[in-house]
Amino acid sequence: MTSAAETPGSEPLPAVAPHPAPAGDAARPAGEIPEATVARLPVYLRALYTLAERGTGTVSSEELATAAGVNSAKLRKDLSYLGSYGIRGVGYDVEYLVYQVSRALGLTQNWSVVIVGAGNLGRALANYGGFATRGFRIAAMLDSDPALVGRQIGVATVRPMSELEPVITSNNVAIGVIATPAPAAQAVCDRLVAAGVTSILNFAPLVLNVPDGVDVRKVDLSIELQILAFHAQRRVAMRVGHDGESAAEA
Amino acid sequence: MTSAAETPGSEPLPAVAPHPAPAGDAARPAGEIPEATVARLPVYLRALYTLAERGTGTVSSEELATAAGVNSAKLRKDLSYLGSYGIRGVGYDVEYLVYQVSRALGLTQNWSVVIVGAGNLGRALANYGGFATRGFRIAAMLDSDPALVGRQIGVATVRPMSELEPVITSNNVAIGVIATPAPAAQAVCDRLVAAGVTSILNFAPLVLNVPDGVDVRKVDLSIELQILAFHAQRRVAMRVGHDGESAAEA
DNA sequence: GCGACTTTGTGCATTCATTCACAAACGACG
DNA sequence: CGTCGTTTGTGAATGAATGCACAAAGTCGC
Repeated sequence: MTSAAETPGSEPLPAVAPHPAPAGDAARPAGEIPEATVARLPVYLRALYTLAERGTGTVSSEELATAAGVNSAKLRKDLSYLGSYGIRGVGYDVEYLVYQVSRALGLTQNWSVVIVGAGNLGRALANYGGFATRGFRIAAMLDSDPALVGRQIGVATVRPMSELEPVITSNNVAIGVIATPAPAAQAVCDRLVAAGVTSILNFAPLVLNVPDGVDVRKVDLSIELQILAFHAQRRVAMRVGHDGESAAEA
Repeated sequence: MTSAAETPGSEPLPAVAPHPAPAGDAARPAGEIPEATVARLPVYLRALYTLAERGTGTVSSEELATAAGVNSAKLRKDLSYLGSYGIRGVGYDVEYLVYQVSRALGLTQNWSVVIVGAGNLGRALANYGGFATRGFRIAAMLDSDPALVGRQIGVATVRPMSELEPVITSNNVAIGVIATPAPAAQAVCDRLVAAGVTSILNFAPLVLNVPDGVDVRKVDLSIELQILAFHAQRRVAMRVGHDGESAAEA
C-alpha cells in the first residue's frame, strides 16, 4: 500500500501538468498566497519528501505539522491557499501534495542560478546537494580572483567575472547568488540586475540597493547569532530575576 | 572591521549613558521588545557601525532607516522599545546608539560559540570575520572526520567530537552552530543540549527537535531559493497574463 | 445503508506588526 | 526671550498572521 494512492473516483491525477490547468482544481481563491505561508511551504515540502522516501502514502495534517514543526491548524490553512487537496477523514496524499506544493512554489520548472564568489561560502553552496534536487541548476560559478578561475567546485567550474553577462543571457538565468565579501557585493548586484537577474540571494553582510521589481533575500550569519544572543541574554536575566525574588511558581 | 574609529569630536561620550538615563542600570523601560524588532536591531547596528567608521556623529531616523532599508517610522518605533535615546530636532548620537543597541541585544558580554562540522560550510563560518567583531568567540570547532581533526581553520583548530562536552562546560558555551550533514544533525543537537547549550543555529536542512527552553534558529539555503523561485514565477506569470497568453491561472 | 469516528477546511476572535500623522521637544537665530 | 524649522516618540488606524473551534465531508464497521 505504498503507492497505488491514485485519486479515488473521478480525477485521474496527472503526474505532471506543466501549463494547462485542469478544470477541476482551478479553484485558486484569489491567487494570493500570504508571505508567511510561502516561507513555510518549503518546509512542508521537505517533510513531504522525507515521508515519500519512507513510503508513506497519505499523511494527516497533524502528522505533517509535527514533522514540519508547526501547529496543525496553521498547516491546514497554509495548504488551503493552494487549493483543497486533502480528503476529509483521511488526510493528504503525499505524492499529490508534493506536486501541488512544488507547483505553487514554481519548482515544476527548472531555474538556472549563478553563484558569484568562489570563496569558502561559494564553495559550500556549490557543493550543497539541495540545489539540483529541487530544480535549481548552477549555470555558472564566477570569481574575480584569477587564482580560483578554472578550479572545479562541485559540479561547476569557476569562471572569470567577465563571463557574467553572457552566461546570464545565454542560460536565461533569473536567480543570482552573491557570496562575495561585502565591499564587492553592491557592484556585483548591479551587474546582475543589469544583465537581467530579478531574484537575488545575498550572503554579503550589507543592505543591497536594487531597483523596483527585483527581489532580494538575505542570509546573514551574524544577524542570526545576534538574535540568538538576545534570547540567551533574556533567559539568563529572567533566571536571575526569578531566583532573586522568591520563585512564585515553578 | 576595526572598531577603533576616531571619536567624532563633538562629544567626549563615555561608554555609558551621558545625560538622559543614569549609567548602566538594568531598568529596562518596559521590558518586552517585539520579535520583529529584535530581528531588525542587528541590521541597524551594522548600519550604525558603517556610519561610525565614516565619522558620522549623529544620524536622523530618516537617514538610518534608508541605510538599513526600512521606513523611518518603523525604525523610530523599534528604537523606542529600547528607550528614548534620540534628541528631537537633531537625531541620534551614533556611538551612543551603537552602545544601546548592543546592550539590548546582549552583545556587551562575550558569547562563546562552538561550531560542529568542519565541512565547506563550517569552514566558511570559521573564516567569517563577523564573529569576533561582534562579541562572539569561537571556543571550538569540531568534526567527526579524523582526517579533518587537527587542521587549522581560521582562528580555530578542528577537534574530535569527543571533546564536545568538555569544551562546552569549560568554556561556558551557550551557543552551538550545527553545520553538519542533515543525517548527523539531530544527534549533534541532542549532545549540545545535554551539555547545556540553550541556543542553536542550525544550517542542516531538517527540523530539529529540542526540549522547551532551547532556542533554535535555522538558516536554509534551499528554502530561501524556493521562496525566490515563488516570487520569480509569479512575476513571470503576471507578465504573461498581461501580454495576453492565458496560462496565468494555476 | 447507517451510524460512529476521523480529519479537513474555514469563519471568527485575538494577537502581533506596520504605517500614519501629529504634538511635544529640541537647537538655532535674531 | 520668543519664534521657526526640524526631528523624535507615540497614540490610533490599519493590516497580517495565528489559533480556536466546529460544521461539512469523508471512511469504516457492521
